[in-house]
Amino acid sequence: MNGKIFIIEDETSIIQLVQHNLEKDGFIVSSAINGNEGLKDLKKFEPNLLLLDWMLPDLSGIEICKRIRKDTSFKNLPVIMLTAKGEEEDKIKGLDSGADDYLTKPFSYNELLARIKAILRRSDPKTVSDTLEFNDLRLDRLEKRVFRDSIEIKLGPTEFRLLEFFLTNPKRVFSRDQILENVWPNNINVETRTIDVHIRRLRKSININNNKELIRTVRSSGYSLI
Amino acid sequence: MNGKIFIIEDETSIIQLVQHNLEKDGFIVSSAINGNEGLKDLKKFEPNLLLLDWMLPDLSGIEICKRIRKDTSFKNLPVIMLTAKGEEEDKIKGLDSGADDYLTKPFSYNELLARIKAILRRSDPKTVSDTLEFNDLRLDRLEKRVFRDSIEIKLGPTEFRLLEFFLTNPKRVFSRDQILENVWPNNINVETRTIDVHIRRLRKSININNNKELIRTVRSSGYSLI
DNA sequence: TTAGTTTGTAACAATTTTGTAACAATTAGG
DNA sequence: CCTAATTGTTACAAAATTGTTACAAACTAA
Repeated sequence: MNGKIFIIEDETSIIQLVQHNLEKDGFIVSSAINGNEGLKDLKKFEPNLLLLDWMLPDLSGIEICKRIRKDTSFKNLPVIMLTAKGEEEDKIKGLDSGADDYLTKPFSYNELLARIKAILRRSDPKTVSDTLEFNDLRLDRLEKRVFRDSIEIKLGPTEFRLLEFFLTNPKRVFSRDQILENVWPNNINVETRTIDVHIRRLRKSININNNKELIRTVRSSGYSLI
Repeated sequence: MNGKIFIIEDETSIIQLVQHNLEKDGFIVSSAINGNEGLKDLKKFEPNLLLLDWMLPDLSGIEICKRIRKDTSFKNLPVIMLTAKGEEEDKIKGLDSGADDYLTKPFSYNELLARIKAILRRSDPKTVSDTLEFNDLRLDRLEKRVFRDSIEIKLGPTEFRLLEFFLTNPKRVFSRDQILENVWPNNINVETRTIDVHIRRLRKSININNNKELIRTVRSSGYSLI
Protein backbone atom coordinates (compact mmCIF):
# COMPACT_ATOMS: atom_id res chain seq x y z
CA MET A 1 0.00 0.00 0.00
CA ASN A 2 1.47 3.32 -1.07
CA GLY A 3 0.95 6.98 -0.45
CA LYS A 4 -0.59 9.92 -2.22
CA ILE A 5 1.57 12.67 -3.65
CA PHE A 6 0.39 16.05 -4.84
CA ILE A 7 2.40 18.17 -7.27
CA ILE A 8 2.12 21.91 -7.75
CA GLU A 9 4.29 22.81 -10.72
CA ASP A 10 3.73 24.93 -13.82
CA GLU A 11 6.09 23.11 -16.16
CA THR A 12 3.88 20.40 -17.55
CA SER A 13 6.86 18.47 -18.86
CA ILE A 14 8.08 18.03 -15.32
CA ILE A 15 4.63 17.07 -14.09
CA GLN A 16 4.36 14.44 -16.77
CA LEU A 17 7.75 12.97 -16.08
CA VAL A 18 7.35 12.88 -12.34
CA GLN A 19 3.72 11.82 -12.26
CA HIS A 20 4.26 9.00 -14.70
CA ASN A 21 7.20 7.60 -12.80
CA LEU A 22 5.67 7.95 -9.39
CA GLU A 23 2.56 6.15 -10.53
CA LYS A 24 4.71 3.41 -11.97
CA ASP A 25 6.22 3.15 -8.51
CA GLY A 26 2.83 2.70 -6.93
CA PHE A 27 2.01 6.17 -5.69
CA ILE A 28 -1.30 7.86 -6.27
CA VAL A 29 -0.53 11.21 -7.86
CA SER A 30 -2.51 14.36 -8.55
CA SER A 31 -1.30 17.76 -9.67
CA ALA A 32 -2.08 21.42 -10.25
CA ILE A 33 -0.33 23.96 -12.45
CA ASN A 34 -0.73 27.00 -10.26
CA GLY A 35 -0.85 27.91 -6.61
CA ASN A 36 -4.48 28.86 -6.13
CA GLU A 37 -5.79 25.82 -7.87
CA GLY A 38 -3.29 23.71 -5.97
CA LEU A 39 -4.38 24.97 -2.57
CA LYS A 40 -7.98 24.22 -3.46
CA ASP A 41 -7.39 20.71 -4.75
CA LEU A 42 -5.09 19.85 -1.89
CA LYS A 43 -8.00 19.54 0.53
CA LYS A 44 -9.88 17.08 -1.60
CA PHE A 45 -6.87 14.98 -2.41
CA GLU A 46 -5.37 14.69 1.07
CA PRO A 47 -1.86 13.78 0.03
CA ASN A 48 0.82 12.23 2.21
CA LEU A 49 3.41 14.48 0.62
CA LEU A 50 3.57 17.63 -1.48
CA LEU A 51 6.01 18.44 -4.30
CA LEU A 52 6.04 22.18 -4.63
CA ASP A 53 7.62 24.31 -7.31
CA TRP A 54 9.46 27.38 -6.14
CA MET A 55 8.35 29.65 -8.99
CA LEU A 56 4.70 29.56 -9.87
CA PRO A 57 2.68 31.92 -12.05
CA ASP A 58 0.52 33.21 -9.20
CA LEU A 59 1.59 32.39 -5.64
CA SER A 60 5.19 31.59 -4.83
CA GLY A 61 6.07 28.21 -3.42
CA ILE A 62 7.15 29.85 -0.20
CA GLU A 63 3.81 31.58 0.16
CA ILE A 64 1.97 28.31 -0.38
CA CYS A 65 4.17 26.57 2.11
CA LYS A 66 3.51 29.18 4.74
CA ARG A 67 -0.24 28.97 4.25
CA ILE A 68 -0.13 25.22 4.46
CA ARG A 69 1.72 25.37 7.72
CA LYS A 70 -0.99 27.57 9.20
CA ASP A 71 -3.78 25.21 8.22
CA THR A 72 -4.35 22.75 11.03
CA SER A 73 -5.20 19.90 8.69
CA PHE A 74 -1.93 20.29 6.77
CA LYS A 75 0.37 21.31 9.56
CA ASN A 76 2.33 18.10 9.28
CA LEU A 77 2.17 17.56 5.53
CA PRO A 78 5.73 16.93 4.33
CA VAL A 79 6.80 19.31 1.57
CA ILE A 80 9.62 18.97 -0.93
CA MET A 81 10.48 22.19 -2.75
CA LEU A 82 11.60 22.12 -6.37
CA THR A 83 13.74 25.04 -7.40
CA ALA A 84 15.68 26.06 -10.48
CA LYS A 85 17.99 28.18 -8.42
CA GLY A 86 20.93 26.65 -6.69
CA GLU A 87 21.41 29.47 -4.25
CA GLU A 88 22.02 28.67 -0.64
CA GLU A 89 19.98 31.68 0.34
CA ASP A 90 16.91 30.32 -1.37
CA LYS A 91 17.42 26.97 0.23
CA ILE A 92 17.42 28.61 3.62
CA LYS A 93 14.29 30.59 2.83
CA GLY A 94 12.64 27.44 1.63
CA LEU A 95 13.43 25.45 4.72
CA ASP A 96 12.47 28.46 6.83
CA SER A 97 9.07 28.59 5.28
CA GLY A 98 8.48 25.03 6.40
CA ALA A 99 9.69 22.78 3.60
CA ASP A 100 11.13 19.45 4.71
CA ASP A 101 13.57 19.09 1.87
CA TYR A 102 14.42 20.74 -1.41
CA LEU A 103 15.68 19.63 -4.78
CA THR A 104 17.39 21.70 -7.45
CA LYS A 105 16.33 21.37 -11.07
CA PRO A 106 17.34 19.60 -13.09
CA PHE A 107 17.08 16.58 -10.82
CA SER A 108 17.05 12.90 -11.62
CA TYR A 109 13.92 10.95 -10.94
CA ASN A 110 15.82 8.51 -8.76
CA GLU A 111 17.07 11.31 -6.61
CA LEU A 112 13.55 12.60 -6.17
CA LEU A 113 12.26 9.15 -5.35
CA ALA A 114 14.96 8.64 -2.75
CA ARG A 115 14.05 11.88 -0.98
CA ILE A 116 10.37 11.11 -1.11
CA LYS A 117 10.92 7.70 0.40
CA ALA A 118 13.23 9.02 3.06
CA ILE A 119 10.71 11.61 4.17
CA LEU A 120 7.71 9.33 4.00
CA ARG A 121 9.54 6.64 5.87
CA ARG A 122 9.76 8.78 8.94
CA SER A 123 6.55 10.79 8.63
CA ASP A 124 4.28 8.02 7.46
CA PRO A 125 6.00 4.64 7.23
CA LYS A 126 2.85 2.84 6.15
CA THR A 127 2.85 4.65 2.82
CA VAL A 128 6.25 3.40 1.75
CA SER A 129 6.62 -0.25 1.10
CA ASP A 130 10.27 -1.02 0.95
CA THR A 131 10.32 -4.04 -1.22
CA LEU A 132 12.66 -5.72 -3.67
CA GLU A 133 11.31 -7.79 -6.52
CA PHE A 134 12.63 -10.12 -9.17
CA ASN A 135 10.43 -12.31 -11.32
CA ASP A 136 7.96 -13.93 -8.95
CA LEU A 137 10.16 -13.27 -5.95
CA ARG A 138 9.40 -10.46 -3.51
CA LEU A 139 11.30 -9.42 -0.42
CA ASP A 140 9.83 -6.94 2.06
CA ARG A 141 12.53 -5.28 4.08
CA LEU A 142 10.27 -3.71 6.70
CA GLU A 143 8.26 -6.81 7.35
CA LYS A 144 11.25 -9.08 6.80
CA ARG A 145 9.26 -11.42 4.65
CA VAL A 146 9.96 -13.21 1.39
CA PHE A 147 7.38 -14.42 -1.06
CA ARG A 148 7.73 -16.63 -4.10
CA ASP A 149 4.69 -16.44 -6.30
CA SER A 150 2.83 -14.93 -3.31
CA ILE A 151 3.60 -17.89 -1.10
CA GLU A 152 5.58 -16.91 1.95
CA ILE A 153 8.99 -18.45 2.39
CA LYS A 154 10.72 -18.67 5.71
CA LEU A 155 14.40 -17.81 5.68
CA GLY A 156 17.00 -17.62 8.39
CA PRO A 157 18.71 -14.25 8.94
CA THR A 158 21.76 -15.07 6.81
CA GLU A 159 19.76 -16.49 3.93
CA PHE A 160 17.57 -13.39 4.12
CA ARG A 161 20.53 -11.03 3.87
CA LEU A 162 22.02 -13.12 1.10
CA LEU A 163 18.86 -12.94 -0.98
CA GLU A 164 18.51 -9.24 -0.19
CA PHE A 165 21.99 -8.70 -1.54
CA PHE A 166 21.31 -10.56 -4.75
CA LEU A 167 18.03 -8.71 -5.22
CA THR A 168 19.74 -5.33 -5.05
CA ASN A 169 21.97 -6.40 -7.94
CA PRO A 170 20.05 -8.86 -10.04
CA LYS A 171 21.83 -10.68 -12.85
CA ARG A 172 25.23 -9.54 -11.74
CA VAL A 173 27.76 -12.21 -10.80
CA PHE A 174 29.49 -11.92 -7.45
CA SER A 175 32.53 -13.78 -6.29
CA ARG A 176 32.40 -15.56 -2.98
CA ASP A 177 34.65 -12.89 -1.53
CA GLN A 178 32.33 -10.13 -2.65
CA ILE A 179 29.41 -11.97 -1.18
CA LEU A 180 31.27 -12.37 2.08
CA GLU A 181 32.06 -8.69 2.26
CA ASN A 182 28.52 -7.63 1.58
CA VAL A 183 26.44 -10.14 3.42
CA TRP A 184 28.50 -11.03 6.46
CA PRO A 185 29.24 -8.58 9.26
CA ASN A 186 32.66 -6.95 9.05
CA ASN A 187 35.76 -8.53 10.52
CA ILE A 188 34.21 -11.93 10.63
CA ASN A 189 36.04 -14.83 9.11
CA VAL A 190 34.23 -17.66 7.48
CA GLU A 191 35.44 -20.22 5.02
CA THR A 192 34.80 -19.36 1.39
CA ARG A 193 33.05 -22.67 0.89
CA THR A 194 30.54 -21.74 3.55
CA ILE A 195 28.94 -19.53 0.92
CA ASP A 196 28.18 -22.60 -1.13
CA VAL A 197 26.32 -24.11 1.74
CA HIS A 198 24.25 -20.98 2.23
CA ILE A 199 23.53 -20.78 -1.46
CA ARG A 200 22.36 -24.35 -1.30
CA ARG A 201 20.10 -23.57 1.66
CA LEU A 202 18.70 -20.47 -0.03
CA ARG A 203 18.02 -22.42 -3.22
CA LYS A 204 16.30 -25.15 -1.28
CA SER A 205 14.02 -22.58 0.38
CA ILE A 206 13.05 -20.49 -2.62
CA ASN A 207 12.53 -23.39 -5.01
CA ILE A 208 9.60 -24.51 -2.96
CA ASN A 209 7.81 -26.52 -5.63
CA ASN A 210 9.40 -27.26 -8.98
CA ASN A 211 9.88 -23.55 -9.63
CA LYS A 212 12.42 -22.13 -11.96
CA GLU A 213 15.94 -21.96 -10.52
CA LEU A 214 16.71 -18.34 -9.70
CA ILE A 215 20.31 -18.58 -8.60
CA ARG A 216 22.86 -19.21 -11.26
CA THR A 217 26.23 -20.82 -10.63
CA VAL A 218 28.98 -19.23 -12.67
CA ARG A 219 31.79 -21.68 -12.55
CA SER A 220 35.04 -20.29 -11.19
CA SER A 221 33.40 -16.86 -10.73
CA GLY A 222 30.62 -17.08 -8.22
CA TYR A 223 26.86 -16.79 -8.18
CA SER A 224 24.17 -14.47 -9.47
CA LEU A 225 20.44 -14.03 -9.39
CA ILE A 226 19.77 -15.64 -12.80
CA MET B 1 -20.29 3.71 22.18
CA ASN B 2 -20.52 6.74 19.91
CA GLY B 3 -22.26 10.07 19.85
CA LYS B 4 -25.22 11.66 18.17
CA ILE B 5 -24.76 14.27 15.48
CA PHE B 6 -27.41 16.58 14.08
CA ILE B 7 -27.06 18.25 10.69
CA ILE B 8 -28.85 21.38 9.52
CA GLU B 9 -28.04 21.80 5.84
CA ASP B 10 -30.14 22.52 2.78
CA GLU B 11 -27.98 20.76 0.22
CA THR B 12 -29.30 17.23 0.37
CA SER B 13 -26.27 15.89 -1.48
CA ILE B 14 -24.08 17.01 1.39
CA ILE B 15 -26.45 15.58 3.95
CA GLN B 16 -26.41 12.24 2.20
CA LEU B 17 -22.65 12.11 1.93
CA VAL B 18 -22.00 13.16 5.49
CA GLN B 19 -24.80 11.20 7.11
CA HIS B 20 -23.90 7.99 5.33
CA ASN B 21 -20.26 8.23 6.28
CA LEU B 22 -20.84 9.25 9.86
CA GLU B 23 -23.23 6.35 10.37
CA LYS B 24 -20.65 4.03 8.89
CA ASP B 25 -18.28 5.39 11.51
CA GLY B 26 -20.70 4.56 14.27
CA PHE B 27 -22.40 7.86 14.93
CA ILE B 28 -26.15 8.24 15.22
CA VAL B 29 -27.19 10.93 12.78
CA SER B 30 -30.31 12.99 12.15
CA SER B 31 -30.83 16.02 9.95
CA ALA B 32 -33.03 18.90 8.89
CA ILE B 33 -33.03 20.95 5.70
CA ASN B 34 -33.94 24.32 7.15
CA GLY B 35 -33.43 26.33 10.26
CA ASN B 36 -36.87 26.32 11.84
CA GLU B 37 -37.35 22.62 11.43
CA GLY B 38 -33.83 22.08 12.66
CA LEU B 39 -34.36 24.02 15.89
CA LYS B 40 -37.51 22.04 16.54
CA ASP B 41 -35.99 18.59 15.96
CA LEU B 42 -32.87 19.44 17.88
CA LYS B 43 -34.69 19.20 21.21
CA LYS B 44 -36.04 15.73 20.49
CA PHE B 45 -32.77 14.38 19.16
CA GLU B 46 -30.42 15.71 21.86
CA PRO B 47 -27.23 15.50 19.83
CA ASN B 48 -23.70 15.63 21.13
CA LEU B 49 -22.68 17.85 18.24
CA LEU B 50 -24.28 20.03 15.57
CA LEU B 51 -23.17 20.51 11.97
CA LEU B 52 -24.64 23.79 10.83
CA ASP B 53 -24.74 25.26 7.36
CA TRP B 54 -23.94 28.94 7.08
CA MET B 55 -26.51 29.69 4.42
CA LEU B 56 -30.00 28.32 4.96
CA PRO B 57 -33.24 29.17 3.17
CA ASP B 58 -34.91 30.66 6.25
CA LEU B 59 -32.70 31.39 9.26
CA SER B 60 -28.98 31.97 8.83
CA GLY B 61 -26.52 29.66 10.53
CA ILE B 62 -25.34 32.51 12.69
CA GLU B 63 -28.85 33.22 13.85
CA ILE B 64 -29.39 29.59 14.77
CA CYS B 65 -26.12 29.48 16.59
CA LYS B 66 -26.99 32.52 18.66
CA ARG B 67 -30.40 31.10 19.62
CA ILE B 68 -28.83 27.82 20.60
CA ARG B 69 -26.37 29.55 22.84
CA LYS B 70 -29.22 31.27 24.67
CA ASP B 71 -31.05 28.00 25.29
CA THR B 72 -29.81 26.58 28.57
CA SER B 73 -30.18 22.98 27.41
CA PHE B 74 -27.91 23.60 24.41
CA LYS B 75 -25.53 26.10 25.90
CA ASN B 76 -22.64 23.67 25.63
CA LEU B 77 -23.60 21.89 22.41
CA PRO B 78 -20.54 21.96 20.16
CA VAL B 79 -21.22 23.48 16.76
CA ILE B 80 -19.26 23.14 13.55
CA MET B 81 -20.17 25.70 10.90
CA LEU B 82 -20.14 24.74 7.23
CA THR B 83 -19.54 27.63 4.89
CA ALA B 84 -18.99 28.06 1.19
CA LYS B 85 -17.13 31.28 1.76
CA GLY B 86 -13.48 31.20 2.59
CA GLU B 87 -13.33 34.70 3.96
CA GLU B 88 -11.57 35.36 7.22
CA GLU B 89 -14.25 37.82 8.18
CA ASP B 90 -16.98 35.22 8.05
CA LYS B 91 -14.90 32.81 10.00
CA ILE B 92 -14.57 35.38 12.73
CA LYS B 93 -18.29 36.13 12.71
CA GLY B 94 -18.98 32.45 12.88
CA LEU B 95 -16.71 31.84 15.83
CA ASP B 96 -18.07 35.00 17.44
CA SER B 97 -21.59 33.72 17.22
CA GLY B 98 -20.56 30.71 19.23
CA ALA B 99 -19.39 28.09 16.77
CA ASP B 100 -16.56 25.87 17.99
CA ASP B 101 -15.01 25.29 14.60
CA TYR B 102 -15.75 25.96 10.99
CA LEU B 103 -15.15 24.18 7.72
CA THR B 104 -15.09 25.61 4.22
CA LYS B 105 -16.88 23.82 1.41
CA PRO B 106 -15.84 21.83 -0.38
CA PHE B 107 -14.37 19.76 2.42
CA SER B 108 -13.33 16.16 2.50
CA TYR B 109 -15.15 13.77 4.74
CA ASN B 110 -11.95 12.85 6.51
CA GLU B 111 -11.29 16.45 7.35
CA LEU B 112 -14.77 16.77 8.78
CA LEU B 113 -14.38 13.59 10.78
CA ALA B 114 -11.09 14.77 12.20
CA ARG B 115 -12.64 18.03 13.41
CA ILE B 116 -15.66 16.27 14.86
CA LYS B 117 -13.45 13.87 16.75
CA ALA B 118 -11.21 16.65 17.97
CA ILE B 119 -14.14 18.60 19.34
CA LEU B 120 -15.96 15.65 20.83
CA ARG B 121 -12.80 14.42 22.43
CA ARG B 122 -12.61 17.44 24.65
CA SER B 123 -16.31 18.17 25.08
CA ASP B 124 -17.54 14.63 25.48
CA PRO B 125 -14.77 12.03 25.37
CA LYS B 126 -17.10 9.10 25.90
CA THR B 127 -18.71 9.64 22.51
CA VAL B 128 -15.51 9.21 20.52
CA SER B 129 -13.83 5.89 20.48
CA ASP B 130 -10.23 6.19 19.55
CA THR B 131 -9.46 2.67 18.73
CA LEU B 132 -6.78 0.61 17.04
CA GLU B 133 -7.69 -2.69 15.46
CA PHE B 134 -5.96 -5.68 13.97
CA ASN B 135 -7.71 -8.92 13.15
CA ASP B 136 -9.88 -9.72 16.14
CA LEU B 137 -7.85 -7.49 18.41
CA ARG B 138 -9.12 -4.07 19.45
CA LEU B 139 -7.45 -1.50 21.66
CA ASP B 140 -9.33 1.53 22.92
CA ARG B 141 -6.91 4.30 23.73
CA LEU B 142 -9.35 6.45 25.66
CA GLU B 143 -10.87 3.74 27.74
CA LYS B 144 -7.56 1.92 27.99
CA ARG B 145 -9.14 -1.38 27.21
CA VAL B 146 -8.15 -4.26 25.02
CA PHE B 147 -10.44 -6.82 23.49
CA ARG B 148 -9.69 -10.04 21.68
CA ASP B 149 -12.68 -11.31 19.79
CA SER B 150 -14.84 -8.97 21.97
CA ILE B 151 -13.58 -10.54 25.17
CA GLU B 152 -11.85 -8.02 27.36
CA ILE B 153 -8.22 -8.64 28.19
CA LYS B 154 -6.52 -7.14 31.18
CA LEU B 155 -3.05 -5.78 30.53
CA GLY B 156 -0.54 -3.99 32.71
CA PRO B 157 0.52 -0.50 31.65
CA THR B 158 3.70 -1.63 29.91
CA GLU B 159 2.02 -4.45 28.02
CA PHE B 160 -0.67 -1.98 26.99
CA ARG B 161 1.83 0.49 25.55
CA LEU B 162 3.69 -2.33 23.88
CA LEU B 163 0.58 -3.58 22.14
CA GLU B 164 -0.44 -0.02 21.28
CA PHE B 165 2.91 0.47 19.60
CA PHE B 166 2.61 -2.69 17.57
CA LEU B 167 -0.93 -1.80 16.55
CA THR B 168 0.17 1.55 15.13
CA ASN B 169 2.58 -0.28 12.81
CA PRO B 170 1.15 -3.69 12.14
CA LYS B 171 3.28 -6.24 10.29
CA ARG B 172 6.43 -4.21 10.50
CA VAL B 173 9.37 -5.72 12.33
CA PHE B 174 10.94 -3.72 15.12
CA SER B 175 14.24 -4.36 16.77
CA ARG B 176 14.38 -4.53 20.52
CA ASP B 177 16.11 -1.16 20.51
CA GLN B 178 13.34 0.41 18.47
CA ILE B 179 10.78 -1.06 20.81
CA LEU B 180 12.65 0.30 23.78
CA GLU B 181 12.77 3.78 22.27
CA ASN B 182 9.11 3.83 21.45
CA VAL B 183 7.49 2.07 24.34
CA TRP B 184 9.62 2.94 27.32
CA PRO B 185 9.91 6.48 28.70
CA ASN B 186 12.98 8.38 27.52
CA ASN B 187 16.34 8.08 29.23
CA ILE B 188 15.37 4.93 30.99
CA ASN B 189 17.69 1.99 30.81
CA VAL B 190 16.39 -1.50 30.69
CA GLU B 191 18.06 -4.63 29.51
CA THR B 192 17.35 -5.58 25.92
CA ARG B 193 16.21 -9.00 27.01
CA THR B 194 13.56 -7.44 29.20
CA ILE B 195 11.62 -6.91 25.98
CA ASP B 196 11.46 -10.65 25.51
CA VAL B 197 9.87 -11.06 28.89
CA HIS B 198 7.26 -8.42 28.15
CA ILE B 199 6.56 -9.97 24.78
CA ARG B 200 6.05 -13.26 26.54
CA ARG B 201 3.64 -11.65 29.01
CA LEU B 202 1.75 -9.87 26.26
CA ARG B 203 1.47 -13.08 24.28
CA LYS B 204 0.23 -14.96 27.30
CA SER B 205 -2.46 -12.34 27.83
CA ILE B 206 -3.75 -11.93 24.29
CA ASN B 207 -3.72 -15.61 23.41
CA ILE B 208 -6.44 -16.20 25.91
CA ASN B 209 -7.84 -19.42 24.51
CA ASN B 210 -6.16 -21.27 21.68
CA ASN B 211 -6.31 -18.17 19.50
CA LYS B 212 -4.00 -17.51 16.62
CA GLU B 213 -0.61 -16.16 17.64
CA LEU B 214 -0.48 -12.47 16.76
CA ILE B 215 3.09 -11.62 17.62
CA ARG B 216 5.76 -12.91 15.30
CA THR B 217 9.34 -13.52 16.36
CA VAL B 218 11.79 -12.56 13.64
CA ARG B 219 15.02 -14.17 14.64
CA SER B 220 17.94 -11.75 14.99
CA SER B 221 15.66 -8.85 14.06
CA GLY B 222 12.94 -8.41 16.61
CA TYR B 223 9.20 -8.78 16.77
CA SER B 224 6.18 -7.74 14.77
CA LEU B 225 2.43 -7.92 14.94
CA ILE B 226 2.06 -10.94 12.63
C1' DT C 1 38.38 -40.54 -21.66
C1' DT C 2 40.82 -38.87 -17.79
C1' DA C 3 42.89 -36.09 -14.37
C1' DG C 4 42.20 -32.00 -12.15
C1' DT C 5 39.17 -28.48 -10.60
C1' DT C 6 35.05 -26.71 -8.92
C1' DT C 7 30.56 -27.12 -6.94
C1' DG C 8 26.61 -29.75 -4.53
C1' DT C 9 25.09 -31.97 -0.51
C1' DA C 10 24.36 -34.11 3.92
C1' DA C 11 25.57 -34.57 8.49
C1' DC C 12 27.33 -32.87 12.65
C1' DA C 13 28.81 -29.91 16.30
C1' DA C 14 29.11 -25.31 17.89
C1' DT C 15 27.06 -21.11 18.50
C1' DT C 16 23.53 -17.84 18.73
C1' DT C 17 19.09 -16.49 19.77
C1' DT C 18 14.79 -16.88 22.03
C1' DG C 19 11.42 -18.86 25.58
C1' DT C 20 10.31 -19.33 30.25
C1' DA C 21 10.07 -19.44 35.17
C1' DA C 22 11.42 -17.67 39.37
C1' DC C 23 12.75 -13.97 42.29
C1' DA C 24 13.55 -9.44 44.07
C1' DA C 25 12.56 -4.60 43.60
C1' DT C 26 9.40 -1.18 42.81
C1' DT C 27 5.00 0.95 42.41
C1' DA C 28 0.01 1.69 43.05
C1' DG C 29 -4.14 1.44 45.57
C1' DG C 30 -6.64 1.08 49.45
C1' DC D 1 0.99 1.32 56.45
C1' DC D 2 0.01 -2.92 54.24
C1' DT D 3 -1.17 -5.70 50.24
C1' DA D 4 -1.37 -6.74 45.57
C1' DA D 5 0.09 -5.76 41.09
C1' DT D 6 3.63 -4.68 38.13
C1' DT D 7 8.27 -4.55 36.62
C1' DG D 8 13.19 -5.72 35.55
C1' DT D 9 16.71 -9.10 35.94
C1' DT D 10 18.73 -13.39 35.88
C1' DA D 11 19.60 -18.24 34.94
C1' DC D 12 18.63 -22.08 32.57
C1' DA D 13 16.10 -24.70 28.86
C1' DA D 14 14.72 -25.01 24.22
C1' DA D 15 15.02 -23.95 19.58
C1' DA D 16 16.96 -22.26 15.51
C1' DT D 17 20.81 -21.00 12.93
C1' DT D 18 25.44 -21.35 11.51
C1' DG D 19 30.07 -22.99 10.01
C1' DT D 20 32.79 -26.83 8.92
C1' DT D 21 33.97 -30.99 7.00
C1' DA D 22 33.97 -35.00 4.01
C1' DC D 23 32.56 -37.03 0.18
C1' DA D 24 29.83 -37.16 -4.19
C1' DA D 25 28.78 -35.06 -8.40
C1' DA D 26 29.56 -32.06 -12.22
C1' DC D 27 32.34 -29.70 -15.13
C1' DT D 28 36.67 -28.41 -17.97
C1' DA D 29 40.45 -28.85 -20.83
C1' DA D 30 43.65 -31.70 -22.97
